[in-house]
Amino acid sequence: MPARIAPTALYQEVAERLRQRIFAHEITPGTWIDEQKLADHYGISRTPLREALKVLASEGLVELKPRRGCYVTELSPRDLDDIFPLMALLEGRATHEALQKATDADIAFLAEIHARLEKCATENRMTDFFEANQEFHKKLQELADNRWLLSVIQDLRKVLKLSRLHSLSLEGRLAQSLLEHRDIMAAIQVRDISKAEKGMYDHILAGREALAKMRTAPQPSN
Amino acid sequence: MPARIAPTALYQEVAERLRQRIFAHEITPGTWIDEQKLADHYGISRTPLREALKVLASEGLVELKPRRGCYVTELSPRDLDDIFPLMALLEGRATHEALQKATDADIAFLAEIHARLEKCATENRMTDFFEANQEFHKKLQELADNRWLLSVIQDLRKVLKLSRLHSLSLEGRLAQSLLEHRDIMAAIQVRDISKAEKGMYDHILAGREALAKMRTAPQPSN
DNA sequence: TCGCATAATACGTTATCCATAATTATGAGC
DNA sequence: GCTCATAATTATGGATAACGTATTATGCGA
Repeated sequence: MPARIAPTALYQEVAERLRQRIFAHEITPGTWIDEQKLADHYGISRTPLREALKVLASEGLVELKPRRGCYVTELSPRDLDDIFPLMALLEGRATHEALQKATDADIAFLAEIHARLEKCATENRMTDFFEANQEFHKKLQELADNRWLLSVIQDLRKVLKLSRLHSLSLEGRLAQSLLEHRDIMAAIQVRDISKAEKGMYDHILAGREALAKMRTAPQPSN
Repeated sequence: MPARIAPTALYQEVAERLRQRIFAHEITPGTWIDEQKLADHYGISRTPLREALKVLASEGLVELKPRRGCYVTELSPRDLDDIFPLMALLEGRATHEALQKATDADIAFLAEIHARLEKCATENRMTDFFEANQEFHKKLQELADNRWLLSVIQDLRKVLKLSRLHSLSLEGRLAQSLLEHRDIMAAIQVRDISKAEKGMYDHILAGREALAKMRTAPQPSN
């Protein structure tokens, strides 16, 4: 008895599970997805699975090659170079729109999250820092209250998760990341929109550069 | 005997046909899509149709309400206000990246298209102007050579097509649009990236404003 | 070893059926 | 006559089996 609260369709649930497996690199980029086998594995028929794959395909997580099946998307360094500036632009814009609409209470709430960020950094609690960081960005996007902007950002964020390096990139630059966040938060507090926007833009781009630097040392796959 | 070169899947073809029908407002926003009826109409089974609908849903052209069926997306003025600045940002960025990568030959080719634009404007040939305009934007995006940026722009462009006013917006401001294009082209010719980017940004936003103004007069639906 | 015919595999699609949820119609009770 | 609960209807979401066909793998002969 699943006793689901949310009666989401099966294909959506399967899509979500696949997403998680792809993000966790349980299914590595480039690998072929056997429809029948996967359907059997989940104990479902091919129909909802195929629908789920179409959803993932439009998110860019997998690629559907006609008559040749479904493959998990592989991100090249080139793709990262293409995506990061785009993300920087979009997250910058989200910050812009968020600050336009934010009440003082909203800003206070952001400050709260930022305080947690500071605390986690001091205590060197990586996981919590990571989480608070995500929450900060998420809250900003929520304040921007632009569903189109939001969906674009979220889609690209999903794609970035294909790169296993991504989540690691923060670790090496926790201190630096904190400084950048501090700048952004300061700009937000004085409601300097363009400064906050630029701060976010630079913050995201810095993430890309950190990632580029570590590409020589920890080579994950062959 | 279709003798297709590209053996696109049926669900893709159906998706494309539906797109065209939605763009042409043959199926108006808000209307419910009867799966069985549509499948019968195209002489296909429900399976590929449902897959097609999932693709359209992730493009934002239709909305899938769980257990309640599929509805063509309705754009509110609010949505337009959300999307246009985003498009402006993205097309601006595309112009930026295009100009970074463009050879002199590429710029010459853009100039050619622009010349056609000028000519069509002088002769007041609306349809051709419209087409050349599209080609100009398309060429820029192609030069940007960033598949992620491209796909985001194209998706949003599709969504904008839901608004029947959109294509009309050019008509009323053909002269103004030409002037803006002239500015952009000039910046491109001297390779002034930031000026070209800003020119494109303003150009798109001007489209939104023109559209807002005409909303009082030609009210299409109730 | 290479080229080509054959077999195997799996995708894309059809058709049919079913359970469930949403909608509408119906009818009892006040 | 109106409200509310129940029943009938309808459509979605999913399962299953089957089939044509394009792709890939295999094997045979030259």
